[in-house]
Amino acid sequence: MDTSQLLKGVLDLAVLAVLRDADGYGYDVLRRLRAAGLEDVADASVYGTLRRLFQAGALTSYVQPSEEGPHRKYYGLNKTGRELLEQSTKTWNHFADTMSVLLLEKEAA
Amino acid sequence: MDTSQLLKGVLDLAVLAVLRDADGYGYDVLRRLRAAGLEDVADASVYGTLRRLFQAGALTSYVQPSEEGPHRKYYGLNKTGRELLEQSTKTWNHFADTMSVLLLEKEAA
DNA sequence: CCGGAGTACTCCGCAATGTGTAGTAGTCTT
DNA sequence: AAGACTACTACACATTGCGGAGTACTCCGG
Repeated sequence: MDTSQLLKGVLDLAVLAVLRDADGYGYDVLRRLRAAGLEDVADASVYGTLRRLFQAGALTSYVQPSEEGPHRKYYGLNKTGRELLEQSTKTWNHFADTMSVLLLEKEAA
Repeated sequence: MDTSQLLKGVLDLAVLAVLRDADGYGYDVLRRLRAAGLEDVADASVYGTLRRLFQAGALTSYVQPSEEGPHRKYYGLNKTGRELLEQSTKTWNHFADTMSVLLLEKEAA
């Protein structure tokens, strides 16, 4: 199965969710997503999503040097981002519920 | 909100689910999906998905004339289609669960 | 009898977005 | 010095849902 198509439109949401509790940089966000169960996410997708969300005004961004490698570009949620997360979560939940019902309708009384 | 991106990769599954209990033709599948809650699905998407699934060998197809309008192209699940439905349902459920957890992790103890 | 609505399908080009690959660059280990 | 891990960027590509135009059939109202 190809999960990559399932991610369409949901990766934004996943990234926002992962940044909810603490700021993070791309490579770290990638690890958090994989740890959460999205093991097939590609790194380019995460970096791209972060850039898109930043450009959409949902994220703040600041660069910090690291002693264990190259510099890190941190991202964090701002007000817009939190609102987007909240709204998208609702949309997703509604959508997922709809699909659940559709997949269950096996035995119509 | 734009639900169109959420449908990516899931419309296949939704169409298969709708055809599970009874064969159907494009226009009818569209109505069933909308009735199930997927109100924003566009007709071209459904026709396209049906063609794709048919070409992938998951559907049977036969044309039937209608007395209330143009002919209808019926589609039905074959063995491959049922297997695909089953497998895709599992993939979807797993994915949806993963997202649920991700969206809930608000209060880490 | 003609126009419009509803039914039913096809084709085409577009837009969004996740992916693979390549490239740059820093740190650390062997 | 070579290689692994970290960290990010850029580009071209594939998939797939959507909008719009076009075809065609049936039925109804004026």
